[in-house]
Amino acid sequence: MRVRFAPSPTGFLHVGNARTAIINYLIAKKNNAIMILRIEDTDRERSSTESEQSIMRDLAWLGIKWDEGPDRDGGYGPYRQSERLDIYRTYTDRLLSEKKAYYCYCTREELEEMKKAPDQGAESYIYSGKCRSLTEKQREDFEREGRKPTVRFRVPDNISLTVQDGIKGAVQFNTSNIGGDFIIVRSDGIPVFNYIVIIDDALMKITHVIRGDDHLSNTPKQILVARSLGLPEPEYAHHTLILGPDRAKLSKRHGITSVETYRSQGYLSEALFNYLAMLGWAAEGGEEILQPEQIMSQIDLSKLSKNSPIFDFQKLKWMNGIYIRKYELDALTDLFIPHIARAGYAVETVDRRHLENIVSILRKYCDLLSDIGRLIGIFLDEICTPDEEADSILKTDEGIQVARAAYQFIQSEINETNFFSSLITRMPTSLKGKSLFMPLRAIITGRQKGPELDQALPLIGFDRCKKRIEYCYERYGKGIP
RNA sequence: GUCCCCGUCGUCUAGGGGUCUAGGACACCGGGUUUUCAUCCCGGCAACAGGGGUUCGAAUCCCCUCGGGGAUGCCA
Repeated sequence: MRVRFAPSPTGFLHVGNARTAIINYLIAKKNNAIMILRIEDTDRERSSTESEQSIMRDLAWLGIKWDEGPDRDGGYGPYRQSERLDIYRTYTDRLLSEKKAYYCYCTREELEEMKKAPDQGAESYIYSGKCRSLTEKQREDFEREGRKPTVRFRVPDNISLTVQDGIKGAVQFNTSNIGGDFIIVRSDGIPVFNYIVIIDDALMKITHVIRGDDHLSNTPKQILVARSLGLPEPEYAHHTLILGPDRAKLSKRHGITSVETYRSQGYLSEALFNYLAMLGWAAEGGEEILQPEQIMSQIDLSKLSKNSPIFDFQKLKWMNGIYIRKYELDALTDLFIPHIARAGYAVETVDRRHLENIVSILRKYCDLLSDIGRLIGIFLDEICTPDEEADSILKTDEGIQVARAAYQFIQSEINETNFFSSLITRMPTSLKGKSLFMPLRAIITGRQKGPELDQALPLIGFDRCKKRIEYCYERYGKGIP
């Protein structure tokens, strides 16, 4: 068994494509098969090597490993369509000489005109077949005019075709309504996707084509090409496309669609992989969080839902939080580091052990790695300027009282080794419970919400606590006696 | 328009003629733990698109309607 993921390098890796890649990868691994990465870059205008590289990087980040591809020769290369033009040419010559394809000299403008013809509903236009049987003379005349022809595939009339689809089941088509003779080679000599995809699949010995169902209606065209060339037909499985909340194909306006952005926003590859891999079906026991191996053992093309899922950003976020909480601490700390740095902290100067302790507390508050940026100040800032909530509590009588008590206390009676337990248990004030704790929290952390004080205090350290207490004393505790 | 695919809680889904007063998860709401918040635990709300068949019996099978998506490119 050989499968392939065949992106066109016209931009970043979209989560929808990532899902296709993941499904291919999982099915391949499950069956001990070969997975091929093929770059479909025949759209010269839009393809770029940067895009190709970013797609490969994103796939690797997701943990998808391909066995053959532009960077890994497996004997079936080249793996970029732009490097296979000679191969396609021989097939085109054959189709042409066998009259299964023909040159079409209609210009784009003429085609546009034909579409406007009154008897054609604009949307129901089918190429008339005008150039189907040009005489040698007519051809020469067009050539003399300097027209560059396209090559069209001659679609036979009224033949019914059944695609045996691994997800959709048997899907029937009739050649009379697949849109007429389609172009297989552009006027600049570059062949188009619908034509060469089947050649590559055959030459690369692809046995199973697993792709989005936006390709389903193209499949009969590809099968027609295969048959006229005597090429083998792979088995097909067309999965549904991911939709946005408005049920339109997922796009940028719905939210983040690029894998790269998910990464930079602090999503873990494991979580994105898990979410995307489980979209469209469910594990037998209903589990949601699964290792790739577990998904692999349970996933099956026939289990994939036939209706299109709506991308649930909230659920992905929830899943990411789950992964952050269960991740191995050492590795998680590494993942957090760039996000801490990005928030403006000299994280490299922080003692590793200390950092891990901080992470082990803050991870509970993070759904995204980037969430740590607005929390870690509690531990690393010298002063935590009270936010609005903290400010209002510190302005109350209780707040003022606590600020004073803490100030007196830290000036004399406590030191670095006992401060955290003392601060909590032996504060010289009659206040207790919430009325003691909330102001104290506000003084130390500058906010009313956050980690448990008895855990946070030792990590914040005596010096910082002292500074923060002094700061709040100056700001709230002084003044009116 | 035409062709193709698809309709179970708001969302992802389980279910494949009786075991369905339709199960799980996210979200939401309530409660517990946490002297805060988050985490964690417990509970609740919430769906078979509509209409016809078939059948003793339909969420499950068939048809129609409606709704959604895709294709219809010298894009992939």
